[in-house]
Amino acid sequence: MRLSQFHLATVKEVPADAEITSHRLMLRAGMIRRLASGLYTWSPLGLRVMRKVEQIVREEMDRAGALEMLMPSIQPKELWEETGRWQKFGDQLLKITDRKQQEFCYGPTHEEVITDFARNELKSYRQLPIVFYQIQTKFRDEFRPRFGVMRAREFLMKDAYSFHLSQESLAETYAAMYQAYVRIFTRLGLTFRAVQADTGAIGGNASHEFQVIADAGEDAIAFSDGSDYAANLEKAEALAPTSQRPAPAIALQRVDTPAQKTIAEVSAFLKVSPQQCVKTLLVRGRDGLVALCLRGDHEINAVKAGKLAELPDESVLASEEEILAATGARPGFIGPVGLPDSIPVIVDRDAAVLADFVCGANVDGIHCTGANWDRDARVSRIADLRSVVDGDLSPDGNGVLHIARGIEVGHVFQLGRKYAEALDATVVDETGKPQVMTMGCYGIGVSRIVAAAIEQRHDDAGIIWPEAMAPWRVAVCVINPKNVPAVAAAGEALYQALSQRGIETVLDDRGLRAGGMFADIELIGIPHRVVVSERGLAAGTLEYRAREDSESRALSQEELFSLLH
RNA sequence: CGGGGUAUAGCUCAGUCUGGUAGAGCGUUGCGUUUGGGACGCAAAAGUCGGGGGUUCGAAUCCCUCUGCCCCGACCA
Repeated sequence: MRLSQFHLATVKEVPADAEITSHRLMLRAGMIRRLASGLYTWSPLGLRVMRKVEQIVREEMDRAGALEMLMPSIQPKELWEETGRWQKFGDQLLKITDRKQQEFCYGPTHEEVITDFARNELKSYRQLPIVFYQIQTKFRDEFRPRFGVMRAREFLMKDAYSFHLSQESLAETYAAMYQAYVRIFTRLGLTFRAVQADTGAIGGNASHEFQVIADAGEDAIAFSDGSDYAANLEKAEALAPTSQRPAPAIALQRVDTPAQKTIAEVSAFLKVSPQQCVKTLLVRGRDGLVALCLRGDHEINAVKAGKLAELPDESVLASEEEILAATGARPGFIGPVGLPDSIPVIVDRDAAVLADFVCGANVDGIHCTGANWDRDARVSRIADLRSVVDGDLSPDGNGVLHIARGIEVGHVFQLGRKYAEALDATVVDETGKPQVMTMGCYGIGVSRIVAAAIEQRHDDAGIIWPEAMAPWRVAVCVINPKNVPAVAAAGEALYQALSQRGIETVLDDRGLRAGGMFADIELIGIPHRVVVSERGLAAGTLEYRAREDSESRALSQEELFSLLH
C-alpha cells in the first residue's frame, strides 16, 4: 500500500474524556471514530487490524474442526420467549418492532438461534459432536458504555456452539476449544491467562475466561505463583485457616465509640488491628434478614454470598430502616453479639477463628471488645464468604495467590442442557430414543482484542503492535523524495522488492517532512521501519529500526530481507 | 436507574459568573520560503453558539423545557 493512496487520518488532539490509553491511541491513530454512545466506525486502518485478529481466530477454529456459518443479527421475540430470556435478559436487550408490529431484538448472543437451527438440522447421534461458529456483530445495550471499543454497545464477536449426546463428549470438545483459544492468543502475541470463572446462574459444569493482563482491565483475577491455578476473583476460593480458634482470654466489654462507624475508624480509635475486628453485613435473605460476618480487613464476595441457600442469587443490603427495626442500631454499630434469634449468623472461615474480637454492639455509639463466638455470639454456620487477597494460599495447595487486572477477551463454557431443553432440541440415540442434546458455548471478543492489545503494548509515541496484528509489518519512509528523484526511485524499488517477497509493506510516499512521517508510523505501531534517504543512498545502506528499539541501525538490503523473513 | 457535568468553526477548546456585532490552536485551501523528529511567512474559506420556548431595546451569556454526550455510584457498616 502506498500511503499517498490510503486514508491515514491521524490526529494530534483527542477528547478529554477518552480516558484509557487504548481508546486515546485508537482515536489518535484514526482507527475508529465515534458515531454515537458505544457505537464506532472502523476506518480502513482500524479494519485492517481487526481483520488480522479475525483471520487468526477463523484459522484456529477451522483447525479445531469447527464449522463457520452466519446467523441473522436480528432475532424474533418468540424464540427468546421459549427460553424465558426475553424478560430475563433485561434492558441490555435491544428490542425492535417492525412495520407489522412484530417484535424482534438485535442479537446480544445466539444461543436461541443456534439451538433452533440445531433442533431442525440435527436428528441423529451420528451427527454429533459438532461445533458451529460465526464471526458477527452483536449488540448489548450496556448500562455504561465506556473506554471506546473496550466496552462498546456494538462489537464484533466470534461465537461458537457445540452439540453433544453426553457430558464426556462435551468435555472433550471443551478441552479442544480451550486449546484452540490458547493457540489463538499465543499467535496474537498477547500476554494472557486462562482463569476459572464462575458459571453464574446458568449453572454449567465448567467455565474459563481468557484474560489479557493489563492494568486497565475491568476484572480482577487471582493466580498462584506456585502452580497453574488462576481464577476470577469472584470464583477464587479462600481456604479455611489452618489455625484453631484460641480460647477466650478476656471478658466481653462494651465501650463507647461515639462517631466511629467504619472498621478503619473503630480500629484506629480502639488501637486494635482491623484483623481483630468483625464486620457484620445485614442482607435481605430469602426469608428475612441474614447477618454475614467477616474479618475487618476482608471484603464480601457477592457471588459467593449469592450461592448461600439462605440468600437469593443477587443479595441486597438491608436498608438503614430495616437494620434499625431489626437491631435497634444504625449501620456502623451492628455486630453478632445479641442479635435477635430470628437472624441467622453466617460467619466467614477466617472470622470464625477469631477470639476476643471487636464488633458492633447493636447500640448506636457502642462497640464490644473481647467478644467470642459461642460464649457471646451465635454461629449459625461457617462458610467461604470473602474475596481472596494478595498473599492468601492457593486453593490447590501450591504457592501463594496474587491479584492482577485483566481484560476478558474469551470465554469458554459448558452450558449443559439448559437451552436444548427449553427449545426441545433432541437427537435419537443408539436405541432410537430421543435425547436432549448437551451444549457448550465459546466466545471471543474480536473488537475488544484490538483494544486489549494496545492496552498491553504501547509507549509514549503510540501503539506497538504484535507482528500478527499490525496493519502492515514494514513501513518504508522516503526522505524528501520530491527534490531527490533517486531517493524516490530507491524507495519505490525497495517497496516493490519487499512486496514481492510477500512482506506486507506500506510505502510512505506522502512527501512529508521526516518528523511528521516518523511520528505517524510510530503512532500507528508498524513493527519495522526502513528509512530511504540521500544519506543512506550515498553510503549504500538502509536505515532500519524496530518499533520497540530506540536506535536505528544500518543494514544492507540482503540483511533487511533476512531479518524480515 | 440515582447524582454531577457538558453541548460554541472539520477537530480540541476559550468566551457564559458581570447580556452589547463570534474567538484561539490544530486542520483545510492558495502563494512563497523550507525539507532527518509533528517547519515558517502571507492570504483565505469556515459557526442557525445542540433544539424549542421565555425575559430583554438587545441573549452564546439569564430563566424554563427537550435532546445528545461524558463522568461518578450499584455492596459501603
